[in-house]
Amino acid sequence: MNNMKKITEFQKLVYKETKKIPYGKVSTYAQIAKNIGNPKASRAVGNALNINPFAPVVPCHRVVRTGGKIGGFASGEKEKIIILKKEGVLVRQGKIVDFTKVFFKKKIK
DNA sequence: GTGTTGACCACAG
DNA sequence: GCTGTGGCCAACA
Repeated sequence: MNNMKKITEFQKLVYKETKKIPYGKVSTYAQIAKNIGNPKASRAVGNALNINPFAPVVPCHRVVRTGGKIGGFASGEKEKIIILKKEGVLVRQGKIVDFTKVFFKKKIK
């Protein structure tokens, strides 16, 4: 025990939102940023997911860039694509196929 | 406290 | 479609 997860409240929010992404769905950095109350903090969101101390508890691979592009991944975009494909999310040329269909949009408001 | 960096976003050309 | 520029936010040296 003694879970010394030295993380900030900001990261906690990011992970919390990220964990809400259901199987077979994806979200974006900007969307998560909005959900945590900082719509302009998309960068900080990516940073938080990068260090991701809760991996693979936190499905950071389900977070992509705006427009359906993969973005980045700690193990490489290729791995990310493979994982997404396993979850039923097809990726084509670094972009998600039917992005709007697999995009988990949280209810704002 | 300042400057740089980063898994970003939006706009202009 | 790509590149350059500006902007936002948090973490780190």
